[in-house]
Amino acid sequence: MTDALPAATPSPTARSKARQQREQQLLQLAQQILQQDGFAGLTMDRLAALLDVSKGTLYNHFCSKEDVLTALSVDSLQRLLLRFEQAAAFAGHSRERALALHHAYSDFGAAEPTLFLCLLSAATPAVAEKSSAVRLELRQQLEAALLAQCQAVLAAAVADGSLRLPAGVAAEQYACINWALAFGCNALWGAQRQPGLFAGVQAAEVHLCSLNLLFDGMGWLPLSSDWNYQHSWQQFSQLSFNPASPQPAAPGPQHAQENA
Amino acid sequence: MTDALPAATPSPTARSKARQQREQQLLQLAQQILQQDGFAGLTMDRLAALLDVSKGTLYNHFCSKEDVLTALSVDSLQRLLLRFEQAAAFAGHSRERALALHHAYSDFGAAEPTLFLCLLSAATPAVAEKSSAVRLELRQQLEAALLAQCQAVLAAAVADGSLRLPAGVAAEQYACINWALAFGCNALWGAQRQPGLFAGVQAAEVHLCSLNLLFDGMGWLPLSSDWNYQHSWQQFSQLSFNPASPQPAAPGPQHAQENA
DNA sequence: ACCTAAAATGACGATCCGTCAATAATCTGC
DNA sequence: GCAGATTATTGACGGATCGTCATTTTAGGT
Repeated sequence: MTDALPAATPSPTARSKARQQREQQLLQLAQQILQQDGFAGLTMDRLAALLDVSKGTLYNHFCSKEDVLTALSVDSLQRLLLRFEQAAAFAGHSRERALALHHAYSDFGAAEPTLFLCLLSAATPAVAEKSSAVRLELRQQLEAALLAQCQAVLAAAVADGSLRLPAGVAAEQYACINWALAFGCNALWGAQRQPGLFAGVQAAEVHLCSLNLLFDGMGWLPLSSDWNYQHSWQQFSQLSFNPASPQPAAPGPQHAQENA
Repeated sequence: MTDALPAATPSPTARSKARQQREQQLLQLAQQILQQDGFAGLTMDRLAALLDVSKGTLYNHFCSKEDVLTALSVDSLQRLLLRFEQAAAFAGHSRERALALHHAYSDFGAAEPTLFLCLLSAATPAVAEKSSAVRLELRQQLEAALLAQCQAVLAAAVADGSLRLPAGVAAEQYACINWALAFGCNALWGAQRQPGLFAGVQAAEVHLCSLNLLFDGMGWLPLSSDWNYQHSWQQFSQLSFNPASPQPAAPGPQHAQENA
């Protein structure tokens, strides 16, 4: 797909600031349309009209309609990263911090179902095929950053002796497993399928249960028989993400590597 | 969405037989288009032209373009169910049979990446929103049947004493956890994201590893320290699904694809 | 051989995407 | 301040595709 982002601006002039501000408005509005009228209700004309902007201006920000979805997914990942950073700083032992990461993910899916669906949709080839290369790369970088947070917790656990890796298994593999399980849980209990399948199965309950099983299988100390992780989980909910600073700085568009 | 399926025909007359046959042709062709030209290449006009059929006829089978995707996902689930039934009949202990189910899922994703992506896409609201209610219900029934297979294996394991459920935990919850992990693994290592994230991490390796951890965490005997599950996994690959009869219920003249 | 109900046709209206030449706004150097 | 240059904005337009419907064709029943 062609590139709609006109070269990452190195010096944040007033112009590019206004640009970013408008882009944030557009994304916020797009999200609003999505959760009001569903995916079918999101059209470029409507998005433009709602912000009193011409359609051509839209295409200065996004190279296609699908690019808007990818942009929303990037925005979601940025918010998720903030939550992850906060969760990784939880004052507790390593297994609790890992649990805190999972909680952050799960809580995000519950708090922002629309954005989580964007995350899913943006992984669909129909969307990725028509998104700008720069944005796709940005998404990948954010995913890598998130995964790095997971690996950091694992590495700390290995370092302090509460987790032992079997021979021939890297921390990266464990991180992948965690990611897959979390992704699966959130996708299956996301906003979608209100009635269907898995009805009568409490999401949070199963989520914590599955993590206890997995971590016990890893031999991650303290085992679930020796620690009340349900209590930890509830703690996370209480001191849950405080949305005081939704956009802490927005320090430039990550300087996205000058398109190739 | 309105209903495009004109009342389930109770008596399979020649007419309804021809109908189903044509529908199979359409689905097969749609799949072919998908894997050749991606999701963007699938248009109703093109699908109609490729089978020398008018567009109106298409809409006798599918109520929308998205309905075609849902139909493909239903077809995928039917194939998956066949694999599950075969896997559940594996001659081994219960934990091996559970592993066989996971292998069937994983192998299907690897063998039919296009169909697996359909499964993902059809779960997207943009698709579900515009699919026929009958087909959506059919999909849900198939999912329920698949989940029932998982629960059956779990129940058998509990019955023969190789698995003990903690107090207050139903077999259904364990089935959900399995499903979530399998879904996550397959989605993250599906056809998508060739380069990105998780590169350098072998899919099958991680998949088996994660299952060993999870099942060990469940205390499902024999533990991975007492049994060579890698060997079991390879066995599944060998006697893997034999595609001798792709459409078992295809009576009458073969009449396969006349058009090129 | 005729009648009737179901299926197929393909032209048509409508929607929406993405573009582009013309216009307006903003910045820069003097 | 001002003139020229650079960048952003506009909105009408072409093109593609979706889904419909009145009409025609086919096939089962007697």
